Amino acid sequence: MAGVSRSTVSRVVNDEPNVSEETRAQVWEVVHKMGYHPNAAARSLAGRRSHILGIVIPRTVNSIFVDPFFPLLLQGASEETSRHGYLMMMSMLDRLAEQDFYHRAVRSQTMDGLIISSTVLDEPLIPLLLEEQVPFVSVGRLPAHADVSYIDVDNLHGARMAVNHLLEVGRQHIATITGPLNTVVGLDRLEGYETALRSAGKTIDNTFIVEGDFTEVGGCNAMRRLLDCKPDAVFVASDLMAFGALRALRQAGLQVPADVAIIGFDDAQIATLTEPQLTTVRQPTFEMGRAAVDLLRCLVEQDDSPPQRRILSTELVIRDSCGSG
Amino acid sequence: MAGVSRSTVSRVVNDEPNVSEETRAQVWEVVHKMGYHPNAAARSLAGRRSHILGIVIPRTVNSIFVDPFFPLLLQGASEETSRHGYLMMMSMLDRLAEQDFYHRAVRSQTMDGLIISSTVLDEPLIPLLLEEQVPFVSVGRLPAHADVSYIDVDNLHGARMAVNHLLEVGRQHIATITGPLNTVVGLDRLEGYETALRSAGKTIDNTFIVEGDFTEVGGCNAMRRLLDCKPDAVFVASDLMAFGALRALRQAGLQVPADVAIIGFDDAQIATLTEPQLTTVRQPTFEMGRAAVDLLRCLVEQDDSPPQRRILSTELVIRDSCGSG
DNA sequence: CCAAATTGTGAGAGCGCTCCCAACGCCACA
DNA sequence: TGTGGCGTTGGGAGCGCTCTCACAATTTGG
Repeated sequence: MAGVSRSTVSRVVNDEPNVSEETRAQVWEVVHKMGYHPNAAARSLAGRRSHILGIVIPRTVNSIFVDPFFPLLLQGASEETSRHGYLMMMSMLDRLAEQDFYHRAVRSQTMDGLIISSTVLDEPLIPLLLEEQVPFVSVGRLPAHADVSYIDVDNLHGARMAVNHLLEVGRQHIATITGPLNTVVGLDRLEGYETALRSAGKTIDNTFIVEGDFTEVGGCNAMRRLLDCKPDAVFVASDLMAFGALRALRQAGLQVPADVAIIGFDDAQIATLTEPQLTTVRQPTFEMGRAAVDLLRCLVEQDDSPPQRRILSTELVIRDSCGSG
Repeated sequence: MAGVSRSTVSRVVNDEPNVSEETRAQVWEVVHKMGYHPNAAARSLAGRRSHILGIVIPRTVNSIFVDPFFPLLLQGASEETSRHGYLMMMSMLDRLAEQDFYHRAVRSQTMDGLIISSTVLDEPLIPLLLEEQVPFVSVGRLPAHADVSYIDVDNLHGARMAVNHLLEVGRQHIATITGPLNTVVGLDRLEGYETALRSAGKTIDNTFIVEGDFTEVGGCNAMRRLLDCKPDAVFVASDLMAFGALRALRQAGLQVPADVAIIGFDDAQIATLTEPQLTTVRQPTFEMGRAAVDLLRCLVEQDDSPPQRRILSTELVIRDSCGSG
């Protein structure tokens, strides 16, 4: 109201049409000169949009963060978020804090939408969000719920590529260290392993399948248990576990890839720091974060938008841990 | 206004005094039954408090997150934040996004306060925040600015302990791989190294000091450069760099700790995954996150609160990479 | 050349809370 | 019985925006 008019300023600041270039420029000038900046709370209140997106990182046990997956996802999400004028709210929740968070953050409409990156099959937050009609997208598909937007990578295909590669370099006894089998991603990669073996006319031997937990120590322990079966190759469902498996093999006096070929999943930075460097399946973690934000923005900005899904592809990265056949 | 009264509800929901137990209970009952939840935006607007704290993570180059420092800090901060009814907004900024973020998030009063975890000496955000009187605390001391609240660990003492340990196990030619020397933490740890050597009556040899960048690759390269000087011990300013240094030594055919003793800093998870396991200086990263939130809450909740500082202590963790003298 | 359509602008009513102040009992004291 | 104090409650005025609408200014078409 100071420089020129009043609700016109709103139009200018929000880049709305129906303002003459002249007034527009004039308003901008005054705005800059006065150092004016719109108050976010008032904006949210009047416009029923906070321009804040939330991302929920599961925090089971301690330090999920040793695995670089979530940091990278966060980074991708964060970048895309701020590119589009949104802000990102993060919450790392344990089960206890979940209810509390849900009420404080979601029902109070602090956020316009949510990214859920819990990969657990029965994430308790999902039914609540569905019921409350809160826009959200899941990182990782949710077989239990149709009509949920999600992004995912093609875990099945990736795992199949990995096992096929092992077969191509002439390995016969291929074991696997899986992710936690209460997660979709763990299950999918296992299924890819089994599919590849069956397609090659092999039978599945359950003693060749050991469940891991996506940690280094878990991978190491799983590998130790596999040692009895004397596999000549192991498909490990994450690079961090592969790192652990490598440790177990070294301690057992076995050579990689001479005695045992190892293939990982993720193409995390750690894959290049092992000796030998890890052959692995690359998943575009950073892009997953961006894609999740993209889908969420659709949901938030047009409220009749149907659930969407986006599957990113995986890619075989050949290094030194599988030999060359 | 529905069940019983009206602005009394505000008092009840906000746990204010001067409400009889009777009405209080009655209001709560109605609130729960109706599934009422206060709107955050309206609250922020009327109460000029958003109950959102921001944390700024520097995002130089790609993937700062390979180092588990920030994830852990984030975790600590996140936990303390939600314990006190706040929400946490995260932003990973590159230099370009900084100005933009500053305007959108800070000046619009989306957040009550900020945690800055940039360790760079001349962080450009600081003067802006100071001028605007935005409450903030820094993770890592800020020698250029008095009157700024910060939390830090005793890097000087930690580094001295590390070098003293090396001296105690009988090492004579102690080199160091430093952090980036445009960061306070890099400088402080270097100063600790120098102080310890001087106290032991040794002279500082500049060829024994190589600057690293807190990455694995940086540590590896720095170690290679040190090889010419034939040190029998290296104080490495972070565990991740120590991991790299170990790789360089292995490739050079040197034994740890027989030929060269290595001591790290952080006590990150990776310190237990190397061979030999890393002797290191533990810093309580998670607690730093919590402490930062604590200080920030003081600043935010009582506006006359003077700047405070909190120094957390470090601790020597002896494993296998230094031998036993 | 006047009515109708098309722009640009301003006024006003909320958005859903918190805060301040006035009003209401009720007890205690004079 | 009168008056001051205290604990409790309700009313009202904003917080700083956006949105809808109506009105003025300008252009268009028959």
